[in-house]
Amino acid sequence: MMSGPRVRIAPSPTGSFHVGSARTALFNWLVARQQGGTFVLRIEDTDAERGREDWVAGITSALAWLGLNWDEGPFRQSERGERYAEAARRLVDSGAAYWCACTRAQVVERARMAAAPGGGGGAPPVPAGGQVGYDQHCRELGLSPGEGRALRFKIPAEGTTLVRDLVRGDVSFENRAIEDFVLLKASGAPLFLLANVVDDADMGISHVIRGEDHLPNTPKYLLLWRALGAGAEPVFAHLPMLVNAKGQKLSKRRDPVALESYREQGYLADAMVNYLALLGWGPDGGEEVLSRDQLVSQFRLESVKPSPAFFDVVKLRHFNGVYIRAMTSSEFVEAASPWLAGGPWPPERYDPAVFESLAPMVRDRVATLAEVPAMVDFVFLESPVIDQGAWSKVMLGEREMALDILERARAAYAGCDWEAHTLHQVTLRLGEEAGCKLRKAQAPIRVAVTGRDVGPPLFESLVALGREVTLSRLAAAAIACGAGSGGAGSGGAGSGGAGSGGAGSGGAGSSPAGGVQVEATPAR
RNA sequence: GGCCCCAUCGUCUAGCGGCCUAGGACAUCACCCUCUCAAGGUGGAGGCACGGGUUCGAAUCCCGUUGGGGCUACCA
Repeated sequence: MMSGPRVRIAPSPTGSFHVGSARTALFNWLVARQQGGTFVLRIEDTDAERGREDWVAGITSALAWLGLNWDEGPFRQSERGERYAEAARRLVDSGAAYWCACTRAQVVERARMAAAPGGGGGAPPVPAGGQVGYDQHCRELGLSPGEGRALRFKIPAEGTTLVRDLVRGDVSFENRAIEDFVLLKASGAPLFLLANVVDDADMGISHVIRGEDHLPNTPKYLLLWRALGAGAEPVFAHLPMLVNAKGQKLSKRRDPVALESYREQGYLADAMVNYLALLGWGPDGGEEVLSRDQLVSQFRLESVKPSPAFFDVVKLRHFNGVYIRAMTSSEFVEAASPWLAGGPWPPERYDPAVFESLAPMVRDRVATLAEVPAMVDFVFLESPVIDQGAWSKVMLGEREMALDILERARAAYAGCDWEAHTLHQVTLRLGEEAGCKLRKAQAPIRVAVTGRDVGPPLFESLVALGREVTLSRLAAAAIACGAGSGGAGSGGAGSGGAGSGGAGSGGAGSSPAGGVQVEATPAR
């Protein structure tokens, strides 16, 4: 009875979930979903020293966030010690493994002696320049198990081991270049390969889809698999590494690889999944923006490219913007709510209804959810955060004009209908009277009211803000501008907030791209 | 050092012997649209690492060179 492929993601809980692991998980998941297979989650926590419980939770929550649901597991290697011990016994009994009493120091020392001028020929399997492989010292000693003795796998002295890989084709390895690796530590604890192979065999894994860094392990995997008599061998697919701008494998130490941090920066799971799918694989048609269903139906393991792929946050960001813009207004409001809850304004000043009125316009202007607060902070802060660059350019660069516009706006806005279309018309007219186009006329008003020269459409913003606050901010800006100094700091540019009496702490907001802001509130 | 992998615009890729004066996407530049910023539209610049073969014909096949990367633990 044939059933679909059985694949797995087998992360080790030694740190936050890595984007590379996410990509591997995704490719496995796609294969499973596409062919009615089974996606197994296995936690490789054999190393008690390093494993941490939080990291396990991090793995499951990351997969859940991405929507890569698993069908079986999570299995824990730490709970399967019996299986590894049993496999080890069989290997000893069949002569496929032997006990070794060598310490690392002894192995290194012997290698040094052998390398020395006088130390003649008998070349160990992996002679060495810098790195030292095991010299098979205990291989034929017939040692019995005991204190300080590790169990090693006996690699065949002759022949080659062929790895058939869906991505790379056939790759062959000379057996004599493979060292007798350790299966069981002296403590009795199983090591990666033993646990990995035993589990894959026990769990009936049919396709081993993992990072290319595992390719050199594969001949050992195969030899072990055969020694265990595990049956039909799995098919391999070694995915290209995800690299940084310098072409190096993404590393926890030097690169931003924590999936969680992308989530916190306001990247969407769907966008991440879509982008990740494009690393090492390309869709048939030209269209790169693909839904999960489309990815599932179009993905082909056979067409994965073998060369490394640069994890480009800039392109990820573009995809994120596409996915954000594709949301309905209410979806956007919901998705943005965590970022709004943590906005730079006092919680009591936040009004969801006001945000909703601006939501569609904000949604079309951000590429990540983390950019949302800076788009609307002016409405919820008592006084706007003044962007110095914008202030100098608009208010100081053309002071006469700015003061004129501000004055005219105060007068015109005092009596007109407080509605976007009307404000648009009124501002257009006031600009004409001042001798400038709307483009020019809206600038000082925008900076006076929002503190910035970028943001949602002005007139809708004014409506959201309300007439009173708008008028007082225009007045305050006129004073600050007339006083001649920069908007912030001196002059009381931010005496705005007519509404609430309490001088809320208008905490410093997150910065929009390219501008130094100064908190406009005179005192805290 | 040894073993292994990789090589098309800056980046991700399409291309699997002639359809290629190499296509798309991101980024970039210009213009258009426009109340700012985005988004959108139009256009531009930009690539087959190098050298040998094989072939009537090579980005595509083979070999070499160079360059990059991975592994080389009683980590995973």
